[in-house]
Amino acid sequence: MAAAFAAIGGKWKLTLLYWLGHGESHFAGLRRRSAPITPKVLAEQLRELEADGLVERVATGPVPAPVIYRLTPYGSTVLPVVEGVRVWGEEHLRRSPAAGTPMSCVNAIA
Amino acid sequence: MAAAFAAIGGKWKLTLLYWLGHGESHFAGLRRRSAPITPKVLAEQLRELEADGLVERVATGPVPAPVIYRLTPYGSTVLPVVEGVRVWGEEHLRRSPAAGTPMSCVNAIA
DNA sequence: CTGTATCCGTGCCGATACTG
DNA sequence: CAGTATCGGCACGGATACAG
Repeated sequence: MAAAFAAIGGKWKLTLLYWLGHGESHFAGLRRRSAPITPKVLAEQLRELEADGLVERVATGPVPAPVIYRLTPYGSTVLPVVEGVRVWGEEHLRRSPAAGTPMSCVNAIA
Repeated sequence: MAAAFAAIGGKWKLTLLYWLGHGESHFAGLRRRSAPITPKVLAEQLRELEADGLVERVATGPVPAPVIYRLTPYGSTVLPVVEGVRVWGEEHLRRSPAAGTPMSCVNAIA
Protein backbone atom coordinates (compact mmCIF):
# COMPACT_ATOMS: atom_id res chain seq x y z
CA MET A 1 0.00 0.00 0.00
CA ALA A 2 2.50 2.50 1.20
CA ALA A 3 5.02 1.37 -1.37
CA ALA A 4 2.52 1.84 -4.16
CA PHE A 5 1.59 5.21 -2.83
CA ALA A 6 5.21 6.24 -2.75
CA ALA A 7 5.58 5.35 -6.40
CA ILE A 8 2.38 6.76 -7.84
CA GLY A 9 1.21 9.08 -5.07
CA GLY A 10 2.57 12.32 -6.42
CA LYS A 11 0.10 14.95 -7.37
CA TRP A 12 0.67 14.54 -11.07
CA LYS A 13 2.03 11.04 -11.43
CA LEU A 14 -1.22 9.31 -12.18
CA THR A 15 -1.96 11.90 -14.80
CA LEU A 16 1.47 11.54 -16.35
CA LEU A 17 1.25 7.77 -16.37
CA TYR A 18 -2.16 8.05 -17.94
CA TRP A 19 -0.92 10.16 -20.81
CA LEU A 20 2.19 8.09 -21.26
CA GLY A 21 -0.05 5.07 -21.44
CA HIS A 22 -1.51 6.69 -24.53
CA GLY A 23 1.84 6.88 -26.20
CA GLU A 24 5.26 8.24 -25.62
CA SER A 25 5.63 11.95 -25.48
CA HIS A 26 8.12 14.73 -25.07
CA PHE A 27 8.52 17.23 -22.31
CA ALA A 28 6.47 20.00 -23.85
CA GLY A 29 3.73 17.62 -24.82
CA LEU A 30 3.37 16.32 -21.32
CA ARG A 31 3.45 19.82 -20.01
CA ARG A 32 0.66 20.87 -22.31
CA ARG A 33 -1.54 17.88 -21.59
CA SER A 34 -0.99 18.09 -17.85
CA ALA A 35 -1.44 21.83 -17.59
CA PRO A 36 -1.05 23.77 -15.44
CA ILE A 37 1.96 21.81 -14.23
CA THR A 38 5.15 23.85 -14.04
CA PRO A 39 8.36 22.69 -15.72
CA LYS A 40 10.09 22.28 -12.42
CA VAL A 41 7.45 20.00 -10.98
CA LEU A 42 7.12 18.12 -14.23
CA ALA A 43 10.85 17.43 -14.25
CA GLU A 44 10.74 16.34 -10.63
CA GLN A 45 7.89 13.95 -11.08
CA LEU A 46 9.40 12.51 -14.24
CA ARG A 47 12.68 11.96 -12.47
CA GLU A 48 10.96 10.19 -9.62
CA LEU A 49 9.02 8.01 -12.01
CA GLU A 50 12.26 7.25 -13.78
CA ALA A 51 13.96 6.39 -10.49
CA ASP A 52 11.18 3.93 -9.79
CA GLY A 53 11.67 2.32 -13.16
CA LEU A 54 8.26 3.23 -14.50
CA VAL A 55 9.39 5.67 -17.14
CA GLU A 56 12.44 6.06 -19.30
CA ARG A 57 13.96 9.02 -21.06
CA VAL A 58 15.33 8.56 -24.48
CA ALA A 59 17.30 11.26 -26.13
CA THR A 60 16.61 11.51 -29.81
CA GLY A 61 19.65 13.42 -30.89
CA PRO A 62 21.88 16.34 -30.13
CA VAL A 63 20.25 19.32 -28.51
CA PRO A 64 18.06 20.95 -29.30
CA ALA A 65 16.01 17.87 -30.01
CA PRO A 66 12.96 16.61 -28.25
CA VAL A 67 13.59 14.12 -25.48
CA ILE A 68 11.06 11.35 -25.53
CA TYR A 69 9.54 9.89 -22.40
CA ARG A 70 7.90 6.54 -22.51
CA LEU A 71 6.67 3.86 -20.17
CA THR A 72 8.99 1.00 -19.49
CA PRO A 73 7.52 -2.49 -19.78
CA TYR A 74 7.36 -2.45 -16.01
CA GLY A 75 5.67 0.92 -16.11
CA SER A 76 2.98 -0.56 -18.28
CA THR A 77 1.97 -2.82 -15.43
CA VAL A 78 0.53 0.14 -13.54
CA LEU A 79 -1.78 1.09 -16.36
CA PRO A 80 -4.61 -1.17 -15.18
CA VAL A 81 -4.34 0.41 -11.76
CA VAL A 82 -4.33 3.90 -13.22
CA GLU A 83 -7.30 3.05 -15.36
CA GLY A 84 -9.13 1.66 -12.37
CA VAL A 85 -8.56 4.85 -10.46
CA ARG A 86 -9.61 6.96 -13.40
CA VAL A 87 -12.82 5.05 -13.99
CA TRP A 88 -13.76 5.15 -10.36
CA GLY A 89 -12.96 8.84 -10.28
CA GLU A 90 -15.44 9.44 -13.07
CA GLU A 91 -18.12 7.57 -11.20
CA HIS A 92 -17.28 9.59 -8.15
CA LEU A 93 -17.62 12.81 -10.11
CA ARG A 94 -21.03 11.79 -11.33
CA ARG A 95 -22.09 11.00 -7.79
CA SER A 96 -20.75 14.14 -6.17
CA PRO A 97 -19.99 16.78 -8.81
CA ALA A 98 -18.57 19.01 -6.12
CA ALA A 99 -15.55 16.76 -5.97
CA GLY A 100 -14.03 18.51 -8.91
CA THR A 101 -13.86 22.01 -7.59
CA PRO A 102 -13.44 22.66 -3.90
CA MET A 103 -10.28 20.68 -3.32
CA SER A 104 -7.07 22.60 -3.24
CA CYS A 105 -5.04 19.99 -5.01
CA VAL A 106 -7.36 19.45 -7.91
CA ASN A 107 -6.39 21.17 -11.07
CA ALA A 108 -5.65 18.49 -13.57
CA ILE A 109 -8.54 16.99 -15.42
CA ALA A 110 -7.18 13.87 -16.95
CA MET B 1 -8.24 11.31 -11.94
CA ALA B 2 -8.05 14.36 -9.77
CA ALA B 3 -11.44 13.65 -8.27
CA ALA B 4 -10.42 10.15 -7.36
CA PHE B 5 -7.21 11.41 -5.88
CA ALA B 6 -9.10 13.91 -3.80
CA ALA B 7 -11.25 11.14 -2.36
CA ILE B 8 -8.68 8.44 -1.73
CA GLY B 9 -5.42 10.33 -1.93
CA GLY B 10 -4.90 10.98 1.74
CA LYS B 11 -1.91 9.41 3.31
CA TRP B 12 -3.91 6.84 5.23
CA LYS B 13 -7.13 6.56 3.30
CA LEU B 14 -6.20 3.60 1.18
CA THR B 15 -5.05 1.80 4.28
CA LEU B 16 -8.24 2.63 6.15
CA LEU B 17 -10.41 1.55 3.25
CA TYR B 18 -8.44 -1.64 3.04
CA TRP B 19 -9.04 -2.52 6.65
CA LEU B 20 -12.66 -1.47 6.51
CA GLY B 21 -13.03 -3.71 3.51
CA HIS B 22 -12.13 -6.53 5.84
CA GLY B 23 -15.00 -5.68 8.15
CA GLU B 24 -16.29 -2.84 10.18
CA SER B 25 -14.17 -1.63 13.01
CA HIS B 26 -14.04 0.86 15.81
CA PHE B 27 -11.79 3.80 16.28
CA ALA B 28 -9.22 2.08 18.44
CA GLY B 29 -9.11 -0.93 16.15
CA LEU B 30 -8.38 1.18 13.11
CA ARG B 31 -5.83 3.09 15.07
CA ARG B 32 -4.05 -0.09 16.06
CA ARG B 33 -4.10 -1.60 12.59
CA SER B 34 -2.99 1.59 10.92
CA ALA B 35 -0.27 2.42 13.40
CA PRO B 36 1.43 4.78 13.85
CA ILE B 37 -1.44 7.03 12.85
CA THR B 38 -2.32 9.62 15.45
CA PRO B 39 -5.87 10.03 16.74
CA LYS B 40 -6.16 13.48 15.26
CA VAL B 41 -5.24 12.39 11.78
CA LEU B 42 -7.33 9.26 12.02
CA ALA B 43 -10.36 11.35 12.95
CA GLU B 44 -9.65 13.75 10.11
CA GLN B 45 -9.31 11.10 7.46
CA LEU B 46 -12.39 9.29 8.68
CA ARG B 47 -14.40 12.48 8.56
CA GLU B 48 -13.24 13.15 5.04
CA LEU B 49 -14.10 9.63 3.96
CA GLU B 50 -17.47 10.09 5.59
CA ALA B 51 -17.99 13.40 3.80
CA ASP B 52 -17.30 11.64 0.51
CA GLY B 53 -19.86 9.01 1.34
CA LEU B 54 -17.41 6.15 1.47
CA VAL B 55 -17.64 5.42 5.16
CA GLU B 56 -20.33 5.75 7.77
CA ARG B 57 -20.19 6.06 11.54
CA VAL B 58 -22.67 4.21 13.61
CA ALA B 59 -22.93 4.87 17.28
CA THR B 60 -23.61 1.74 19.24
CA GLY B 61 -24.88 3.28 22.41
CA PRO B 62 -24.30 5.95 24.99
CA VAL B 63 -20.74 6.89 25.68
CA PRO B 64 -18.49 5.35 26.53
CA ALA B 65 -19.29 2.84 23.84
CA PRO B 66 -17.33 1.89 20.77
CA VAL B 67 -18.33 3.75 17.63
CA ILE B 68 -18.36 1.49 14.63
CA TYR B 69 -17.05 2.57 11.25
CA ARG B 70 -18.03 0.67 8.19
CA LEU B 71 -17.97 1.04 4.44
CA THR B 72 -21.11 2.28 2.78
CA PRO B 73 -22.32 0.33 -0.25
CA TYR B 74 -20.81 3.07 -2.34
CA GLY B 75 -17.59 2.80 -0.36
CA SER B 76 -17.42 -0.85 -1.33
CA THR B 77 -17.06 0.16 -4.94
CA VAL B 78 -13.55 1.41 -4.29
CA LEU B 79 -12.37 -1.89 -2.92
CA PRO B 80 -11.33 -3.26 -6.31
CA VAL B 81 -9.29 -0.13 -6.87
CA VAL B 82 -7.72 -0.39 -3.44
CA GLU B 83 -6.95 -4.03 -4.04
CA GLY B 84 -5.40 -3.21 -7.38
CA VAL B 85 -3.14 -0.65 -5.81
CA ARG B 86 -2.23 -3.00 -3.00
CA VAL B 87 -1.35 -5.88 -5.31
CA TRP B 88 0.72 -3.66 -7.55
CA GLY B 89 2.44 -2.25 -4.50
CA GLU B 90 3.50 -5.73 -3.47
CA GLU B 91 4.94 -6.39 -6.87
CA HIS B 92 6.70 -3.09 -6.69
CA LEU B 93 8.17 -3.99 -3.31
CA ARG B 94 9.49 -7.24 -4.68
CA ARG B 95 11.06 -5.40 -7.57
CA SER B 96 12.66 -2.63 -5.58
CA PRO B 97 12.76 -3.53 -1.88
CA ALA B 98 14.11 -0.10 -1.10
CA ALA B 99 10.70 1.34 -1.80
CA GLY B 100 9.58 0.46 1.68
CA THR B 101 12.12 2.38 3.69
CA PRO B 102 13.61 5.57 2.33
CA MET B 103 10.41 7.44 1.66
CA SER B 104 9.32 9.86 4.30
CA CYS B 105 5.67 9.13 4.04
CA VAL B 106 5.91 5.39 4.25
CA ASN B 107 5.15 3.92 7.60
CA ALA B 108 2.07 1.84 7.20
CA ILE B 109 2.47 -1.67 5.93
CA ALA B 110 -0.98 -2.68 4.90
C1' DC C 1 -13.06 4.70 24.45
C1' DT C 2 -13.66 8.32 21.20
C1' DG C 3 -12.35 11.88 20.04
C1' DT C 4 -10.75 17.59 20.22
C1' DA C 5 -7.30 21.43 20.99
C1' DT C 6 -3.07 23.46 20.18
C1' DC C 7 1.16 24.03 18.19
C1' DC C 8 4.53 23.00 14.90
C1' DG C 9 7.66 21.06 11.25
C1' DT C 10 8.22 20.19 6.45
C1' DG C 11 7.16 17.94 2.30
C1' DC C 12 5.15 19.12 -1.75
C1' DC C 13 4.12 22.13 -4.87
C1' DG C 14 4.12 26.62 -7.34
C1' DA C 15 5.93 31.25 -9.68
C1' DT C 16 9.41 33.38 -11.85
C1' DA C 17 13.52 33.73 -14.00
C1' DC C 18 17.36 31.92 -16.25
C1' DT C 19 20.67 28.44 -19.12
C1' DG C 20 22.51 24.90 -22.73
C1' DC D 1 13.10 22.60 -26.74
C1' DA D 2 14.45 20.81 -22.28
C1' DG D 3 15.32 21.63 -18.49
C1' DT D 4 17.73 24.10 -13.70
C1' DA D 5 17.92 27.84 -10.00
C1' DT D 6 15.99 30.28 -6.43
C1' DC D 7 12.65 31.58 -3.48
C1' DG D 8 8.46 31.02 -1.06
C1' DG D 9 3.94 29.38 0.81
C1' DC D 10 0.67 26.60 2.70
C1' DA D 11 -1.82 22.68 3.32
C1' DC D 12 -1.08 18.29 5.35
C1' DG D 13 0.37 15.52 8.56
C1' DG D 14 2.41 14.82 13.25
C1' DA D 15 3.26 15.28 18.68
C1' DT D 16 1.39 16.10 22.74
C1' DA D 17 -2.01 17.08 25.86
C1' DC D 18 -6.60 17.33 27.23
C1' DA D 19 -11.98 16.32 27.41
C1' DG D 20 -16.77 13.99 27.39
